[in-house]
Amino acid sequence: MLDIKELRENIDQVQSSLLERGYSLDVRKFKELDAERKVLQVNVENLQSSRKKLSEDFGKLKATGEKVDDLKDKIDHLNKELKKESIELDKILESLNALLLDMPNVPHFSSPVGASESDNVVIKKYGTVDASKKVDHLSITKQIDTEMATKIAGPRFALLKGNMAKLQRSLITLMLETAIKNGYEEYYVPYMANRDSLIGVGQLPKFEEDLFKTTEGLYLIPTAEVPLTNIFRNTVVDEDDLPIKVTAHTPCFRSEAGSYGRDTKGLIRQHQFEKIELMQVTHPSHSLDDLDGLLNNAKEILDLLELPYQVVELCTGDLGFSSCKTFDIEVWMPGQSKYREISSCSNFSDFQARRSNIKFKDKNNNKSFAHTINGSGLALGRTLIALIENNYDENTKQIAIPKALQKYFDKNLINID
RNA sequence: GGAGAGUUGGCUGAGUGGUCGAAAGCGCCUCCCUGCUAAGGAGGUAACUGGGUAACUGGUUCGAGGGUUCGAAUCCCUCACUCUCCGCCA
Repeated sequence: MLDIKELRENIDQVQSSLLERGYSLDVRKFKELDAERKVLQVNVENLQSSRKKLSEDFGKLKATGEKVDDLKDKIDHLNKELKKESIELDKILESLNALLLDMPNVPHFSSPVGASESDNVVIKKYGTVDASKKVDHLSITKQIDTEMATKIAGPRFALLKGNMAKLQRSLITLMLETAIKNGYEEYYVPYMANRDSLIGVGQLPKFEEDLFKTTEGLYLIPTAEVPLTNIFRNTVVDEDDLPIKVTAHTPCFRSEAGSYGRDTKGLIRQHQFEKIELMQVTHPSHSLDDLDGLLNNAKEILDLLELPYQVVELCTGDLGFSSCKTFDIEVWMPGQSKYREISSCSNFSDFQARRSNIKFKDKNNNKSFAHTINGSGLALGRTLIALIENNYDENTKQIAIPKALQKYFDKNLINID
């Protein structure tokens, strides 16, 4: 949510910033609504004030036993007027709020301007790509079974067995242990969340169709960002405690509505996948630096796994709804001969904090909205693909396990039968 | 699932229709007193928000929402959460 005061004062500037990310703000509508709001609100508050005074008089008259009929008529009349005006005001406030909830975050001035994915900027490449490797993970091992999963649940699900299930589990441990080492506190969280929680992070009301909803009205979480961020909803933290770093491993559920035909084979795009999420509540003056730190925490995993990757900065047109600045980490996937997103690290500035009411207080007890940042560290399914495809030796039919992972997997090779 | 109790300011906790944004205590802040400290004394101390350049001035908020009433922390209804007992269960 954007600051309504900022909108009142600098609406043209906000409009042009939002245009950079492809959102056209209806300035006239906003100005009209806010002007109406002002008139109605002042009016309603004046009426409330009069009623308060008259009701007090009423009490006094009654106490002295005088006649109150005339005064009652007067108050009744006033109440009628008040009710009418209040309803009008509520309507305007609701429209104003709906407009505010619909507006995406303003891109940070440092985000590269661009219209789409193709304008994203590659910041740096790491590791060496072995272009001779081209084998797809599904053809390497039968222990990733999407057909069996289709029987059980449907398309866009997967079943891992034996070594693959264990490999994923060891990756989870490696990632969580690394996060903990880097100062994140581990959480176990609900995998379902209520509406308020999803509005808080910016997922609702706009992107309902991307979510799975239960018959009880709860939503399956599309990312651990939802529960982790909502830990802090409606709270005030101490400035001295910032940044607060939290992490969780959860499954993520996404309907993938609108992605029919895309990435239909293998683990790349699933209704359910595992992810380790890194999340921080940070000071507004440090959130950019902290985002760099968080990005490094995610990169560290790829370094530990010795996988080739690149860091890409998203252009304004490709930014997520709540984000003002995002770096994607893309890992090399031999099966596709492409870099694919494996982590997305974003700064939400105070956008989520406003929606979720997350504040910090300074020494003088002054409260301000905090900043929130988060990123994957990492998405498990895609890590599994990258690991298998990059480390598979066609001649020996073996997958090499990187050194850092051996501690958790307790083998240095997987033999494919 | 059944029965009962509760939800008030940073905390504890009073408050059953108007003088209640709310007693008292604790905590915190300022000042006084005492050589320092402790003790003691006086005063202050909720949040959110509108209008206004400002001084200032209005509104809302006692778990949430609705209702009764001229007027609701207080009465009624619905919901959420917490606690106790019973049942069930990993």
